[in-house]
Amino acid sequence: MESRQTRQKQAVLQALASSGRSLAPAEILDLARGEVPTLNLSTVYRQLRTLHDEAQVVRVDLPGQAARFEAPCAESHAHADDHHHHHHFHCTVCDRVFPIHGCPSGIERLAPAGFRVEQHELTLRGRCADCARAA
Amino acid sequence: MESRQTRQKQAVLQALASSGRSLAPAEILDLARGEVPTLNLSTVYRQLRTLHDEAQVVRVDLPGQAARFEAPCAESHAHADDHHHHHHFHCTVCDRVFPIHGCPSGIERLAPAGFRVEQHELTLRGRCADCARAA
DNA sequence: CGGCAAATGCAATTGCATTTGCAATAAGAT
DNA sequence: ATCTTATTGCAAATGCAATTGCATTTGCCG
Repeated sequence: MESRQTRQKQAVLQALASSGRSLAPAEILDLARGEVPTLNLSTVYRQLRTLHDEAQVVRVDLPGQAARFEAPCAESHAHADDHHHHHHFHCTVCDRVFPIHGCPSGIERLAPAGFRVEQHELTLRGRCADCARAA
Repeated sequence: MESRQTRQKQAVLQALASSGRSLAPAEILDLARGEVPTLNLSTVYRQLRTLHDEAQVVRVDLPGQAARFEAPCAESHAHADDHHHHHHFHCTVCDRVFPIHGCPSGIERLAPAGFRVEQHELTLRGRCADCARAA
C-alpha cells in the first residue's frame, strides 16, 4: 500500500505546520478547507492515521479533551523517535492549545518511593495572550 | 430533593476513602460490590454525580483517559473549595492512579509572555511500586 | 406502623469521537 | 492516454462513557 500524494493530505499537513499549535480534527478540517473546500472529516481522520503511522504528526492528549494533533517539532534531535519534548497550554476561553517549551526540573522526585517514572505530561490552563488581552 | 443515606452511597464513598487513590467508576463498582453485591454501575454514576455536587468527591481527568474520582484530600484547608493541590501518577501496567503530593515550582514561568496561567496539571506515568517490583 | 418521595436495578438510550462500506474520483506507473 | 488501485466524499455504523425511563425497593418522617 503505497501512500499517494493527494491535495487533501497536503492540506492537512499544511494546516498543522502553519498553525504552530495542536489542532483538533475539526480545526484541521476548517483550516484545510481553505485549500480543499470539499475536504471531509473522514478524510482528515484517515490522513491523520496515515500521517501518524508515517511519524509526520504527533497525537496529543490533554485531560478531559478529545485527541489533538500536531506537527513534529522542528528542533527534533537526530534520534529517530525522540521529538522535542514539550508541554501544552490550553486556553479556557478560545479552547486553543499552544506548545510550551521547557519543563520543570526535579519532576521524578515527586513520585513515591519505589515508583518508576518513565514519562510525564504537564498541562497549563488559563488565558492565552489573545484572550488575556481581550479580558 | 433531600439526599438519603443509602447502603450504595456509603459503599461508593467507602471505596473511594479506603482506596486512597483515584478510581474509575468500574473500579468503584468492583470495590463497592464487596459491601453491596447488587450495586449497579448506573447507581455508581448517579451517586458520583450527587457526591460531586455535595463536594464529597472530586473528579480527576487524566490525558487520554475516562474520568476518575477521588475522595477530597484530608489535608484540605479551611477555605471551602480549596482542596489540597496535588497531581497524579498513572501506572501504565496496572492502570491504577495514585496521588502525588507536592508540585514543581516555577511552572508559571513556562508559559509564553502574555499568557495568564490559572491552573496546571501534571501527570507522571510509569510503573507503580508494585509493578516496578514485579518487573 | 404507614406513606411518599428518593434511590435502585435493569435495559435501553444518548452523545461524541472515530471508523467504515461503497461507489465515484484521481494519483501515478506504464 | 490508459489502467490499476489508493483515496475521497458521504452516509451509515461503531465503540464507549455516561445518562435515562420506569417499575420496584427502601429511607425516613410523622
